[in-house]
Amino acid sequence: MMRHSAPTTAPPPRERERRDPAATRQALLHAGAELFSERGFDGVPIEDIAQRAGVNKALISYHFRGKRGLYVAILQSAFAEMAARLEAIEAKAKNTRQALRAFLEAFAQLTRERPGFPTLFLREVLAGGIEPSVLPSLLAIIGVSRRLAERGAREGLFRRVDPLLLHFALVGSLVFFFSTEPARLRAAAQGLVPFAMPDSSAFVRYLEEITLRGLAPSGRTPGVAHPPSNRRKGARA
Amino acid sequence: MMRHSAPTTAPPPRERERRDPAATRQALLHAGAELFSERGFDGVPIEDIAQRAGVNKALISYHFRGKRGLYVAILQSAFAEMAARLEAIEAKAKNTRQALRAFLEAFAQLTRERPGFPTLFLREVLAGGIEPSVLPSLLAIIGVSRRLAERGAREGLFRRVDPLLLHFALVGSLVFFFSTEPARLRAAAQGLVPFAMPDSSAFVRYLEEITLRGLAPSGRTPGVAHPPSNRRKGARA
DNA sequence: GTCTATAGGCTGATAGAC
DNA sequence: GTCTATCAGCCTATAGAC
Repeated sequence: MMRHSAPTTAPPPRERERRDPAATRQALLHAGAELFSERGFDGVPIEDIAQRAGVNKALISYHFRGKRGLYVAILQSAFAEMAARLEAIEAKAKNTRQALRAFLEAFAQLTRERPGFPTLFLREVLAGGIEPSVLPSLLAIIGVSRRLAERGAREGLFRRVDPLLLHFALVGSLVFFFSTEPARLRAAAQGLVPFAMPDSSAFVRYLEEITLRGLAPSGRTPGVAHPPSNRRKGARA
Repeated sequence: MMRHSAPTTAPPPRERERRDPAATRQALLHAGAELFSERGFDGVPIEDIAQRAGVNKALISYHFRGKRGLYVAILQSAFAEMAARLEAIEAKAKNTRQALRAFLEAFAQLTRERPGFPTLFLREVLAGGIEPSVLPSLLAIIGVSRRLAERGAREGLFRRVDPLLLHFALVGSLVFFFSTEPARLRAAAQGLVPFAMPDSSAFVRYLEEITLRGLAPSGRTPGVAHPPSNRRKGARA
């Protein structure tokens, strides 16, 4: 997609199609994201990335100044995209309940589009030394869930809690669930597991429900029904 | 600890103290657990492990048939210990509320004793191809939290939910929280983060509370007070 | 059981042709 | 911008002395 430098005459005679430099970069970013998320930074030889991207491995050094540079570029784009999506959701949601639901579903959605992201995310936080260049995005993501908690308290949907607790509980279980999903599916497919694994939409619904009920102001048990339930301040204990 | 082959005469003249083979194995397991959890399997040269353990790197091959063998041995012991603890808790708890609290605190406790375990756990699940030899322990751990959900429903503390959803929500956020704690503390110490990070006991309490409230049978809002609250079967909706 | 020395494989980077 | 060829460094494993 998006090739703009095709020569006016015949298509290039090489066996593999000629591409934009931009397309090359893009292919490397994409292939790298997949492989790094599967095997971690140290587990991936640069040659494998080049091969999956369909380009020569020397191009990694040319375009990204080496393996580490490619990795950082991938991280930055992943974190930035996640932060941007969540912030967009926050701005669009009319109330906390909607914001919570959209927040949860954004994770599921992003996972569908880029299966490697949650794992990439997790691996990086695990590594301990967080890449300085992704810190702004990371703080932005934390900011969204913090404000979710604060907004919920303001609107009377939640009682007051440390917003960071909400953040870690939500994001932690989301990231864990989605980044381990491939392993679960594989294990289930091989018949290694003696029970049915929950699917992602059930999990998202569960998190939503438990958050709404778990954080409801005392004495109020909120309906979690999907119809836009008449919203009033709720009875007291 | 536990050295049984000390010679009858003078202590050995070597510069470093002579040790049991068992002590050597133990030192390697311990050093390996720390390093693998910090940097992942591929990120750790065998020499670093030997050095931290204070033994020669060739001993890794001798005792564990190579790097991979050491890694698997570490995984097995970590998973087995976790499973054993959780099962012990389950057997000892008098009711679901106690079991839940003990379950959560076991994670915090184990983290204090062996800081690398949650990360090791997470890295392994992330890798996708779960080591067959740890599968039994993994299933045992899942079994404990499954039965926690079932027991809670039986005792009227929880409403019915898919036990696996409870499992993933609890274990996911626990493992995430604890395995990222070192990174968080480091970031906070460097002043990179503009807010106070929650400590682990607050997080554990939050999870307990949100689970109790979130799963309470409809119409019942359980007190989460710590005094051993008079326990009756609980009112219905 | 432990250590030293070394072999052999693989990896990331780059010089230089195209 | 892209590719080929090459190289130096590191890493695991092991043979053999102690």
